[in-house]
Amino acid sequence: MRIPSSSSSSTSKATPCCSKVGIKRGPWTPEEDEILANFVQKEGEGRWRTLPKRAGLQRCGKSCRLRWMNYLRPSVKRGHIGPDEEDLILRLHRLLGNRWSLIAGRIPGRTDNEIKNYWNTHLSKKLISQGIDPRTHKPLINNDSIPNLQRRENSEPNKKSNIPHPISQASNYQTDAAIHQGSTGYQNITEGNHNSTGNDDVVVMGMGRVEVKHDINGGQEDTFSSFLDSLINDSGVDNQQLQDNVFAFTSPAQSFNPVFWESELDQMSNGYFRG
DNA sequence: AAAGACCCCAACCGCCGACCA
DNA sequence: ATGGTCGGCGGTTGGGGTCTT
Repeated sequence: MRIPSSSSSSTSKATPCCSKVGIKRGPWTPEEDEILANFVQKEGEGRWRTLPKRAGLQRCGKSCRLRWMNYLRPSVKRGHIGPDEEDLILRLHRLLGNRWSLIAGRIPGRTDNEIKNYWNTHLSKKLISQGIDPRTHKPLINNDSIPNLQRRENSEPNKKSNIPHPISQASNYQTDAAIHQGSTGYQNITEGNHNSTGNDDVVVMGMGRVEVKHDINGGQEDTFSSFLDSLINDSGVDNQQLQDNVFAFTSPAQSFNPVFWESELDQMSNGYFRG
């Protein structure tokens, strides 16, 4: 938890909405939660910047959005992450890297923040204990790296990882583009365009970002969702074989071969949610 | 029982792309 | 074409709880 402080946010780098004097920070009170929940349920999500004023909250819009998305939303599932969910997170992370939002989009009721926290506090350590590098899902070679990964204090603070996920390393943009190109049914998804044929609104962003905006009413899976379902099903694929192929992407972008994904997909069967 | 070490996770930060005037 | 605003993302922090010595 952060220290509720108005002065600490008054840096030149602070985002405007959070640097205003009089904006409350830190943990939310039950009263604030109630105000926010009632307001969003009544008025709907969106217009976060102006929401605090309209709702009568002394918070910045970002803080309101985060609180709603990660805690107050009725669809948020609280509590222990089960073995099935854990396995799914591992599979998705192996394929997608630290794309927590995308991973969360495939796990009903879980938020990106929750999955990110769970990964950092549980799964990464679990993989390390199994001799697997949690960043690459590749077997750890140098034992010296183990203690450095186990303790946050031993890693360089305030620095982003220099070792990207192997898939991302091949260039995020090319990866996503290749994913779409390399699977039937995705040729209609182009960068910057929305595919709204299903109830999920799939948006392929620039810089390789892929966002899946869910229809809270649920419904038919769109093609991208189906594609992800097939990706996370590797029951017909040897894990080591998959890893070996994924790690073939560690060389520059031109080594990324979308044909690989097609062949892998062909081998994948028995959808996770279907089974 | 006390103190220090360690862990968890809610919340914040900085950045990015989309959108709009 | 440009600049401002907004929503959303991943990375990071640090207070408080728990564990260990």
